[in-house]
Amino acid sequence: MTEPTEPSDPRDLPDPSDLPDDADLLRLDRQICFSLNAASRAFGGVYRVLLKDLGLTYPQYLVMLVLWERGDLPVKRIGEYLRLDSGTLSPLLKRLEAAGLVRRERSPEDERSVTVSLTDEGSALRERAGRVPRRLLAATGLPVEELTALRALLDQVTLALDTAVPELAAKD
Amino acid sequence: MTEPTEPSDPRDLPDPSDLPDDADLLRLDRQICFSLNAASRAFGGVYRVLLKDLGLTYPQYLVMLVLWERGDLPVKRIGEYLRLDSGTLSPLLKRLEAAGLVRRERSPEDERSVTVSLTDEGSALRERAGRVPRRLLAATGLPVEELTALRALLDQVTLALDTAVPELAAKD
DNA sequence: CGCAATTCAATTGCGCACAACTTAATCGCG
DNA sequence: CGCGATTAAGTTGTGCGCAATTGAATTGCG
Repeated sequence: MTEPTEPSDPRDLPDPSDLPDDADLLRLDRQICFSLNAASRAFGGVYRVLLKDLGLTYPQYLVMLVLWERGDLPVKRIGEYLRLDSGTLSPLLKRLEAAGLVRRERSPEDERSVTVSLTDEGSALRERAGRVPRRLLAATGLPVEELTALRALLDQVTLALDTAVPELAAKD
Repeated sequence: MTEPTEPSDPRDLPDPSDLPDDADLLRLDRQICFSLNAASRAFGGVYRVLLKDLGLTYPQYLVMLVLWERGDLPVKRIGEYLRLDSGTLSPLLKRLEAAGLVRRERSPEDERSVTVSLTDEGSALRERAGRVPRRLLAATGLPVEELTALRALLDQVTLALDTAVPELAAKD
């Protein structure tokens, strides 16, 4: 039903005049998170199909993209590029290693660090992956400049959200 | 569908004379999937913080939103709204039931179907969730109109991708 | 120098996403 | 009516995301 008039929170909404009420915001919130969730999973579905004959999952493909572009990297750097921690990367990299696509070696100059490098097979896979982007971009049905704009908007939101998290987490 | 003849961003498309080559597409592909992935996880992070004191995860919140808005629903319908199958929903709904927020009952007129309904506690949680959307929208740093535009763009892409998947999966 | 703090990777545990399969109920065609 | 096809939910197994913890190596400060 309609919301009982909630005690407004001046901390959250100092200027209510130009904003819709809670019910409208709840609806928009639902739409935004639904849409983003759906889009993320829709991309995942397309990648799953495109990557199937490469034997890669979507996150594994992201790691391979980083290695193809940047060359050998320690786990730490890969995690920074992809915003993933070792809890996610360690088992993922083990699977890539088991598939013969990468090597993992303790760095001689810092034994804490593990350097991930491409095997010949891993490098060769790049050629076979060459058609993936074109097929993906075609599947979106959007022209390149719109996708670029979408990317920019997403990056902007991501930056704002990442900035907001510590503030939200810090208080209470 | 018609190819863009001018790149809006020379940083991304250094070759204005023709369709971008595979290397450029690979780069754009990387950016798009990185950005979408990052945005999706950034939203997840904010929701995680905002939902912490409600005791809900992000997907559980999505289910509660559907129930708050539509009332009692069979599992099937919830899955349609959220694009989730029973493999995901069954354990999730069990956890919501264990938390005392929903009931699950076999439908009398169709014993295959399970109707999910809100408990008093589940309905009451709606009030406590009232401030979540506002705080989330504020965290994005974008005005409502831009978020609405973003949502529309995401929905458009999702539709296109979902349409493309069967074709991609069918051949090759 | 010595020891505490920090850093990096790995591990553990939990929840979600999805494919493949199972079980049970319903539908519908002949 | 009967039986195969379909449908709904649940189960199993794999992989990802993340928090929390562990263990080993390095750093830095007194």
